[in-house]
Amino acid sequence: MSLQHALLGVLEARPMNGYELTRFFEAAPRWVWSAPHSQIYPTLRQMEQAGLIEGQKEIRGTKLTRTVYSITDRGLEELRAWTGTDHAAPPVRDAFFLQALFFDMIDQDRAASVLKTHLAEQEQLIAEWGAHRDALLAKDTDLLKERLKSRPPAEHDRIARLKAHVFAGQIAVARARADWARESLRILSEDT
Amino acid sequence: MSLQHALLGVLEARPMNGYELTRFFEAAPRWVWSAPHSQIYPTLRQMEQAGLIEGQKEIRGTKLTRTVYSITDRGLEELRAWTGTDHAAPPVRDAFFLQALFFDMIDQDRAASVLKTHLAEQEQLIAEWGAHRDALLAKDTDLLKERLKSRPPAEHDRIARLKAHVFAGQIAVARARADWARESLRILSEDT
DNA sequence: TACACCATGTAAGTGGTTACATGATTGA
DNA sequence: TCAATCATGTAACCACTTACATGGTGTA
Repeated sequence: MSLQHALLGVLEARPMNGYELTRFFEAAPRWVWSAPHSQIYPTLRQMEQAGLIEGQKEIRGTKLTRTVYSITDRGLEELRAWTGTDHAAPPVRDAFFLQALFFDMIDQDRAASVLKTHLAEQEQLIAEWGAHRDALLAKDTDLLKERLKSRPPAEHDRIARLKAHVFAGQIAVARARADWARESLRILSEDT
Repeated sequence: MSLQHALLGVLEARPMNGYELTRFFEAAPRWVWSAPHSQIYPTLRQMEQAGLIEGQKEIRGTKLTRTVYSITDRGLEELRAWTGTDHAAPPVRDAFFLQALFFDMIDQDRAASVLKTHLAEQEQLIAEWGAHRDALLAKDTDLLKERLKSRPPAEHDRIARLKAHVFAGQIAVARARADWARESLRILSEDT
């Protein structure tokens, strides 16, 4: 159900069509949820049926149509309710740590290469999320600016800080993984 | 495909039937992968067809049959190949951080309650993984003892340390999340 | 003899992946 | 006029969830 809430969360900032939302969710990282357009379009139609969002058909040029969706009051309510509810932790299922569990069965070189790739990926994420976090703190992202338009100016700082803080959380997790990978590389080579 | 490799990884220690494997994977946390029995039994049959494992039918009492699976050479090879391969990082999809992104839209009390629940869950995980890690270091888990029987004694320490280290990784991630949740609680109350 | 545990299944449904498919518009 | 981008879809497949279903065995 989370894709629906992720979509609601973006549409809360401003109305968008499927294509814009797709750019958001397909650009994989730099955010907290990802999804391909093949999942987004049907979900949007479902959500409209459920009354969470409202679609407005528009025409660009002479034939190309697009449907711009905006969040409804019911959608806002649903987003708030979901955000304020405790959800059971998802089952543990981490392919990378699973892989690492069997490092004793393979060459050190191979294991080291897997670790280095993971390390690079995590550092990439840290950099991207870091940039996004800074942009949020400076209130310098398209979406945040839109969002703040409908909030009292006195709250702008607080909102920006809260949003930025979420990315600090993702960064903290990625850093823990990166540090662990670095330590693992040390342990592997020590044993030689 | 990871469930298959998780199963191979357990069967590498010793042959087991579906029920035993289920106890392993359904007891949710305390390990790195989880799956219900409804997924495990069909997967085992698939893996047998693929030649990764071999089933041996046994009879307990007069009628109750069980199939004990053991890993084959092909299975071992597959596990080693998978373990030594770089796999693309899974798409970012973290429901908890998604929820946190919208904390500015709800009451501080509600947000704090969600954070506290998450904190408790993470601390639970840290405790369980910590216990498992200690047991591994002491070479005092059923599975590890079985596993070590087929390895040269000179390697026992190294293997135990590597396995334990994986749980240290999971703990590090959980701790990062717990610390972040604690910090978030501080930030929320500061703003009051 | 009743209860906890052993043992294994099926089936419907959901969320996500991957691939295929089509066509319009804009700007260099 | 060509390429990049805009815009939206369908369909097959896979992993996982949830619920339903059945019956045997050991022991208190």
